[in-house]
Amino acid sequence: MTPTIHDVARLAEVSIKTVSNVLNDYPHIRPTTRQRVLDAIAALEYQPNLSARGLRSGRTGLVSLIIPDLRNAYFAELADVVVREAEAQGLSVMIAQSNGDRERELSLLRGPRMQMVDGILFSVLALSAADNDLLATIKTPMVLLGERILDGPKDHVTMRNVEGVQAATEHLLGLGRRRVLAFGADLVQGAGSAALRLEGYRRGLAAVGMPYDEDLVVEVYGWFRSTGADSMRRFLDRGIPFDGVVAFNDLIALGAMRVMQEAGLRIPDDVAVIGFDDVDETRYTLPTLSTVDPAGRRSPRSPFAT
Amino acid sequence: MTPTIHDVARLAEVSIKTVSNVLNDYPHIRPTTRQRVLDAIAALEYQPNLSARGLRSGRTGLVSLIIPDLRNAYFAELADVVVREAEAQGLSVMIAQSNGDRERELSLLRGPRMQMVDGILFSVLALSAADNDLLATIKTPMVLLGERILDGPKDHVTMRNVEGVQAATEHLLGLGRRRVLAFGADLVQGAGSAALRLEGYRRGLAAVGMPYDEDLVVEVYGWFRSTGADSMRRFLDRGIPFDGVVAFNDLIALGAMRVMQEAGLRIPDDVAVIGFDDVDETRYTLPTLSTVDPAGRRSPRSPFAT
DNA sequence: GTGAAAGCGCTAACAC
DNA sequence: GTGTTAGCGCTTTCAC
Repeated sequence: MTPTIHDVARLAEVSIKTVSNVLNDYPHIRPTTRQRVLDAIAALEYQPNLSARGLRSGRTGLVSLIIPDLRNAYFAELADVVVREAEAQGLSVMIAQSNGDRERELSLLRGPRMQMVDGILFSVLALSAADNDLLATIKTPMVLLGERILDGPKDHVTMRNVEGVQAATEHLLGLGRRRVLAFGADLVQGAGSAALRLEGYRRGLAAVGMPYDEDLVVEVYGWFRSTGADSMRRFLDRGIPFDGVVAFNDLIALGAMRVMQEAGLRIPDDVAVIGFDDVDETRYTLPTLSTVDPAGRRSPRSPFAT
Repeated sequence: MTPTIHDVARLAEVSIKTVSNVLNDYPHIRPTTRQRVLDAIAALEYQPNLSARGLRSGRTGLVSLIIPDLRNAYFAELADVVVREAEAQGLSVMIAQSNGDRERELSLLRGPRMQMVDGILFSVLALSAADNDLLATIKTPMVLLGERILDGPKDHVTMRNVEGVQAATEHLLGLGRRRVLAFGADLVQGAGSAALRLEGYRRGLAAVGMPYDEDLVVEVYGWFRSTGADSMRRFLDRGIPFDGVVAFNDLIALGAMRVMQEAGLRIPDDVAVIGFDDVDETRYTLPTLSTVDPAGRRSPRSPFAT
């Protein structure tokens, strides 16, 4: 059998309380006693039973991260950061995928697993402010990620959506582009990232006195490479002239770039493109995709290539 | 307080044993009794305490996935599949990152967290067959992923490395290419994926009677976009002519493609490129990167584009 | 078919 | 400064 604190206590000739004290480094222990315990722990290769500890203390050292989908580079990079940081704090991360599905988001939140973690990081995609009452119900500490719910009963972390896209828009306009697409709008969705980024686009236009033209607002439902490609394909069919693209995330920018290039458009000569999120991949496409790092995580990008 | 089985038992006017029986759907329960219990559970919104269950039963319903790094699309997609499948089985996945670091791989394996999970999926990067003794030590059920350790004390899952790269090599040779690079060799590493894939390359050459030329074997240490780009940059400096690239994974292929394109090489006209892993991104680069799906997961790719 | 009771391994009052 | 003891909420023999 795997050893327990009782075995350690017996070998060290102390009580289990003392062993527990050592494990939880309670300050007032005689150094020699502590050492005896430490030796016994080492000799037995004792490891605490985390289930028991969790049951007794109520804390499990587990954190849950709920994201739509790890295939999406944005969320994979988010998960990477969360795991890295959690591990540095001695926590472990459980990852659950919602697929952006409302029912799944709900069932994950309500499931017994969420009741066993010390905290939840929830990247909301389907739930909305209409579900605030339900969110208020959940007792486990929770932080919301993203912009779907900004006025909810929980703390949330968001990014400078408006400012980021505004800067991107102004950048393209500053390069002399006159017909710049807002690529990634989602008029159905109402609030959320798409709306905020569209607002950034509008402000960018306004900042240089450029009129807002609905023809240049392209909707993309679901922000993946594939949906970006599809939307651009449909937009090109409409034959509306344009010379710049402010994409509301990197993946749809990459999908769109691919379609434009296939259609014979030269980037950045014919069309300047800028993305959003600063996903790794943008550094290795041809041409490099300029992108906005809304978190200011890394050193400045190489000079704009679009 | 959150309700326990005792509360449920009291409300349903049964003993806790009966509640437990219902929860674990023990067959021999009178339907009316079961219904009373179910009603009480619903009324109280009872949820089982998973820490207690874990302590008592020894099974936690948690599985641990150890991978080098979620930023790497290959591992992100692997994690996606694992999480998806685990959730379908009612399990949750803890993800830990090793960064391919030996010490970290060791400490993760030996840490108390691994003792609380029902199983470990370990994508080995740094440990090797020399560590077999240590692996044998670990009691938690474990499956090794990848090719670092093939003869170890644990089951392992691998893919058709040799066959996949051989097919890729033959494909390029079949297109009439005569100087095809083996891109991604790692002569230092000894065994592992790189060696297997190099073997596939050799067999591909042999299959069509083409001699093996060491000049065409390009080493890439660490399979990322950046290392692929670096290695290709150095190789181009050497001025050795070539007209095809069999890359040992998609990321280094993408990094290399970018460098070749910058250098003015046209793909596929001047150089045909094929990757390995079938990462999503390969569908959206320009040109599309042909790649080998060693697992045969998806429907056939669109016709070779390189 | 259901109940009583023990105990998984740990933490934390509470004594001394 | 250390020991005793009582549970945390559950599963599971063993009776009945």
